[in-house]
Amino acid sequence: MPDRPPAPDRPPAPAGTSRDRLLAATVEHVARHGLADLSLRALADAIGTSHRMLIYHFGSKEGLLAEVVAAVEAGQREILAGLAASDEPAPVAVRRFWRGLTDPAVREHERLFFEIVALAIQGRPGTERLRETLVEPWVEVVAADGVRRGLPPDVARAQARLGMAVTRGLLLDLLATDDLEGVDAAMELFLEAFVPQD
Amino acid sequence: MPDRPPAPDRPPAPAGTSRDRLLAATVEHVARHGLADLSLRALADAIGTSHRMLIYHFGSKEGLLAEVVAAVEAGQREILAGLAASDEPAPVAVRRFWRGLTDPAVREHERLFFEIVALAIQGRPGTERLRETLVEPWVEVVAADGVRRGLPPDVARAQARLGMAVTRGLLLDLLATDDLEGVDAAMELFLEAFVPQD
DNA sequence: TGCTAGATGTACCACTTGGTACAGGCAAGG
DNA sequence: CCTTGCCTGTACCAAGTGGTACATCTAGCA
Repeated sequence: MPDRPPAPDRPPAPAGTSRDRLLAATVEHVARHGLADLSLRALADAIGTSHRMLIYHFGSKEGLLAEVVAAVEAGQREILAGLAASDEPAPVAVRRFWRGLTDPAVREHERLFFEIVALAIQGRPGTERLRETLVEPWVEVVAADGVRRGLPPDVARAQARLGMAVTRGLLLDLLATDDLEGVDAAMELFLEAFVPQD
Repeated sequence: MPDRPPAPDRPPAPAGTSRDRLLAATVEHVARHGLADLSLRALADAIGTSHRMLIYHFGSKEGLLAEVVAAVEAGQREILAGLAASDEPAPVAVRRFWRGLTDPAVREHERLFFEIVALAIQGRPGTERLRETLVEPWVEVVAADGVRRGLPPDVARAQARLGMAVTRGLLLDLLATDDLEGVDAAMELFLEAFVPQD
């Protein structure tokens, strides 16, 4: 048996630690460098393995990207679960999230969202249900909080979606211009109008 | 004289019609297909020329991309000049712009902004002064209108920037999820809060 | 001990990439 | 006529791409 473990089927391998390590390293690398010019060899060098291993574990480049998408989605679900479980009201969470973006590392990590959207726009595999997996859950959770604060459900939904868009639009602005002050002033305006102080 | 016209200098060529045609076709192609997997050969085939011609006119792939960026910037400046000259108030313009996005062609074209931001984040040549060329002028024009309507200058600026972010954030959302209704409801909420009906 | 299955390294493949060399073509102008 | 500049097609190159073949290593278990 020369190549992949069993053969033509692909049980995601024993999901062993080796594979997981590679996937995590890949996600981090993509967050930091994007996937515009990503090649398996360059990636392998950067994360300390061989391109052979990436093919072995993930079958192909497409396969690897699909798993990166899945991993990011899983991470988002986890965050969301925590947010839904905690009794911290959404406004506080939103403000805290935004303040966190002053940390370049966090900002870098948020780039993953844009990378995945780019993949989705191209119609890459693993990105078909982006709305169901990445957008809708967020809207759901934040809207639920809005309803709890007395908003009509449809308004709460629209407001949640608007909040997402503002955050990502300003984040994009920040990534492009690196002008934290200007972007922050704009966010403050939005928060004043839509997110009650406490 | 084997390759490029004079030799090591590069006067952008006589800016002849041939070159312009290629550039325009390239911009359109990028708007439609993105530049994630763009290759000179595929591009040349798509716009009906040879990859040789692209190298001849633009020197290199980087050179071509830089000119695409410049072309989009020029287009934006033109739009802005019209907007600044007309007596149409910004709120009306913003609403009209957003309504226009129901047209998929317009939406496609707006993708150019994200493609350029992606280039900028990668630090590609021609994108260094993105803030000065693409963001600041918009903010300037819209903020000026805000001041004319009686807003304090700093508030007007922040509001203009927020408007840009909302538009682009929701546009990204729209590109990713294709859920026009949901996105539209969110935009309506923003418009109600920040953009006086008339 | 030997066997087996997952993991890994080396070498290779066909193909595509951006870029170049060179040989023209085609109009304008002397 | 012939020259001169812009333009264009063909052929090529070295480098890098994703992916494969095959040999090997290593641990767990009998």
